[in-house]
Amino acid sequence: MKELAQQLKEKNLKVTPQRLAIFQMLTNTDEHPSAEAIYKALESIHPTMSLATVYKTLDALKKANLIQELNVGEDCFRYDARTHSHPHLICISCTKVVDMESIYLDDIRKRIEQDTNFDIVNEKIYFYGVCPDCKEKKED
Amino acid sequence: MKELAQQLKEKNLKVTPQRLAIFQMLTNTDEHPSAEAIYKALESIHPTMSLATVYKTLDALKKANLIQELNVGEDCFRYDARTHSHPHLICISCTKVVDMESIYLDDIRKRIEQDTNFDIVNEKIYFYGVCPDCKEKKED
DNA sequence: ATAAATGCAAAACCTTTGCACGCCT
DNA sequence: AGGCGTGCAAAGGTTTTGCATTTAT
Repeated sequence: MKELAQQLKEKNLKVTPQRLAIFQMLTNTDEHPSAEAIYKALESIHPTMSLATVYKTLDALKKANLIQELNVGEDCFRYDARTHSHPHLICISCTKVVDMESIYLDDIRKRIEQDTNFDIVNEKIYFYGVCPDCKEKKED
Repeated sequence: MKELAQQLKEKNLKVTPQRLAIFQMLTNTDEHPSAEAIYKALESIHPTMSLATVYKTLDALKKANLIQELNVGEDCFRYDARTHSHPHLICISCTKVVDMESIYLDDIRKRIEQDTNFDIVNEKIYFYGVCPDCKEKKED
């Protein structure tokens, strides 16, 4: 995997400690954290970093297509370092968000383009349900 | 189609002129208006109605499952009187939102349940692209 | 050196809430 | 009569913006 700093440079983004920390955190987690969660997670390492910087950085990374913004229906956005389009599964019990690799997305796109005559360029797909862990707990 | 007033009563919602107007407007449009748009559209007929009432009414209708709330990634919600789950197509050029009747949604659900072991109860599916009208305009 | 990023505070935005008044059943 | 709905204003929370300072290239 390409160095994170290198990826920033290629997008003409200056490499600052704050940016690296945020980008790195997002690439190393699968928890789809919110801006607030990122801010708190990095608090101990970057005590002077402000929430505004987190938002500005996320905006820069988003525009550079290095991360994507998720809107799972909560009161805030979540962020995902996987930029290729893929559906997300949200557990309505524990609110965790899980990535889904979709093999059938291309098929669906094509069918929709045929049916509607839209040129599809992107999609946001969220499935809501109960995750295996929470199902188990309820059975107890 | 069942009388709108009747539908409200069945959900134990009192029938007020404001509620009827909002519910009626939503059932008679396919434009997926925002709260603000609803407010402005009804301004001439209900000059005293406040935006807070629009929000409260939308919340009541939503909880009664008479409408659904859409989050297409704008800075505000949109509302849809079709409550059954269906994908939406958003034109990235003119921002219009179009309903999609999906025959294959059941198939997709089943496959996802098999793949992930989630119990899926709902989904939000938004496709983004260029609508036929805007494609035509660009060719001119 | 220069342009961009940071951090603080304040603003902006949509949406929600509290409360008094009025209306529906 | 009683409770729910309305409307006004104020509050709420997340996200954005302005601006001076600091930092990266």
